[in-house]
Amino acid sequence: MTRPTIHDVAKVAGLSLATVDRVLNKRGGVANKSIQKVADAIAQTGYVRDIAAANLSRGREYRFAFVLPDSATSFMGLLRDALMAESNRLSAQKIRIDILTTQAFDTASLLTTLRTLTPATTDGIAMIAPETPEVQTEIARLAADGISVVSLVSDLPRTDRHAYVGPDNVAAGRTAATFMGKFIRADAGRVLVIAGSLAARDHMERVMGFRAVMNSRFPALDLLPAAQGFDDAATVRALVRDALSDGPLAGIYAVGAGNRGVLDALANQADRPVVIAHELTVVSRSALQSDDFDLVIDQNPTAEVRTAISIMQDLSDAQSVTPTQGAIPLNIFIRENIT
Amino acid sequence: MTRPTIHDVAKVAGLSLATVDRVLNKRGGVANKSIQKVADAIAQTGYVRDIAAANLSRGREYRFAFVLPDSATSFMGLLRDALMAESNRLSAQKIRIDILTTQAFDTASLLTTLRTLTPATTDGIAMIAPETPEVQTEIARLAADGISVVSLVSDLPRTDRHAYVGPDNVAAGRTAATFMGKFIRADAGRVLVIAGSLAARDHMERVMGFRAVMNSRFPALDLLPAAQGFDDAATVRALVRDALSDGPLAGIYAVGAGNRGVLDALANQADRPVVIAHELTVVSRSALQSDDFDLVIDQNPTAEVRTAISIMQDLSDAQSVTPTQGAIPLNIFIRENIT
DNA sequence: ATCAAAATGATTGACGTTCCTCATTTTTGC
DNA sequence: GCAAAAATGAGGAACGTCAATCATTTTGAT
Repeated sequence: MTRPTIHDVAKVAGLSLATVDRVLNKRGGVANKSIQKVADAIAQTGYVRDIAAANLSRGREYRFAFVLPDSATSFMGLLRDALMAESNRLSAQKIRIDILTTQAFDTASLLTTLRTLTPATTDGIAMIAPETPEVQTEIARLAADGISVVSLVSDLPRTDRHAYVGPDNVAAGRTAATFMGKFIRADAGRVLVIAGSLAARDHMERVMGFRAVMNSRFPALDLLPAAQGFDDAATVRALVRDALSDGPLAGIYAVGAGNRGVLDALANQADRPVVIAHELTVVSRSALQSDDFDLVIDQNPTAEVRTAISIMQDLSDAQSVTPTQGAIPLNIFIRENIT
Repeated sequence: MTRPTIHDVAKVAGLSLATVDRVLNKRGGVANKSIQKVADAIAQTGYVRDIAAANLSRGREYRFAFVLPDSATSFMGLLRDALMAESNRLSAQKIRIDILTTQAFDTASLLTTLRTLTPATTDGIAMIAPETPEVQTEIARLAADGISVVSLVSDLPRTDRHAYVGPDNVAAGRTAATFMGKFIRADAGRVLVIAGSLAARDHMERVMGFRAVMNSRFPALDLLPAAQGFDDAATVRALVRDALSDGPLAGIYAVGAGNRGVLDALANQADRPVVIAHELTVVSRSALQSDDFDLVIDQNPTAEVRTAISIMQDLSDAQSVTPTQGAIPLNIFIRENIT
């Protein structure tokens, strides 16, 4: 009736506790047939390792670092908040989190930070970064040193990173396009797309997905070339005003940050375009509520943080990690379902 | 550098381990000033109880029951699957789950099941049930016996249940209505709403939310009186065919199960209505993919199961539970973001 | 058959907490 | 100031696992 322990496994396997332990913790020096016996005994008894006891005994601590750009965007703020909020729960699980801040859009600063990380102080890192060659080599170094590397929000597929935690950004763009096409009631019209930076992989992917669906399913709409707002409200405002000066807009897809700029540019417009933005922040939430935005596609920062940590933990325990584990769902918000 | 333990707390407080333990576990027989000393010492050292060690020592097991209707709907199947999938993770945490099945739409069967539950075998239950007076009194009995009671999917606000885990169903209806109104391109048209049963609180709430938004924001659309499909595909099919015989439909909101019926009734229709359904199941997923449904509002069964369990755990540990803890987000799926 | 190497056994202390018991000290009421 | 009650101290076993050490047995090569 009670849960089987290693003692039971040892008994069933007809081996000593020591040998079972050697197998379980891969200490080596065990005959193959004994390994098999243990495997059979585990299957037979239904033994599951008591993680609480194991961790207690190990006294192990996980030390993870999050490397985030020092961007003023609220999304980064939310990520940081989520990280803080988790910290209590985490300390109870002996997980220590360092938040390392780098200057946004500055690869040199990022590299300096990454170079400080060694296996002596860090078991794993989660990072938001662009995919430059220098970053690539530094990630290779980290991975070679045995540090688990997880890319966050924006993937780095051409590096040695072990996993990606974030949304499918192409799907996000496609989703945005579908709603855009269905929400626009006119038969024709111009649609403006504003990315933060097209050098950022996540933004680029969203733009690609958006364009693909717009072209194939809503060819009557006129998709303007993607502009770059550098996550800055003033720049974004200027871009929207500029586009408006050429005539009315049927839709705006705000891929990156700087949503306040969209709001400002559209203030007092009679027949505002359909607006679809990313990330549920203070600004976008209130814009939904006031009916200034139509829809927001969000990636839940808390989910992102939790997933990243649990994946880093799995990696540190040398457990296998499947790519789908890091997938963060796209949450779609309109005025009626804001949480 | 290392985490403080009760030993450290005892040292700082100038008390023995035994006394600190008495305070921590409320065993009584401790002078007030000592309690204060311990509190101060905890604050000073930043002590956090090591739950792993505590549970290990206690050898405590949580025994929870899920009471689910024996409905053939895929959503119940998904819930059950989620429960099974969690079972490994759970057994490692010494959480034991019983799944108790009751006959759908049969209060007597439900009551028989509930009456078998005693504190001797069960620490908490999560249930999907209608809010009848008998159920009400039985829940009162369970709560009085010290069993934690959580309502799942459909709330039971007028009972002694300790928490509700599930989506905001009124918001779900409002959300459905918003998309319905925006997706329908015609200026007028008839909209059919099919609930499973209007006696089920969740369905009722969705219908209410839907109606409210349709009336206020899309008054040009003609909302037909809500029909009951009893979660049965054949019944649903008949209802849709019936409505179609009176003329074309602009939209269908399928509140409950039986989506295959909608699909069947619409097969080979030239200009199909906008279809919005609930729960991402095999049927609705493929209907999205084949462009037969426009949008699906989902409540993630895995999230629901996990939340319910963690809330029952908190309740068992006599921790306070805030109502928002049980909120399950509404996930919105279209063809482009199916996971 | 011999010897080294490989495999296994036996045992122990530790991790941080809970839950006991029994002894000792302090406080309280009169 | 005394007895009774209350509070505290001291200590130990247990939970299931890990991580050692040292002793013993089995295996394989020659």
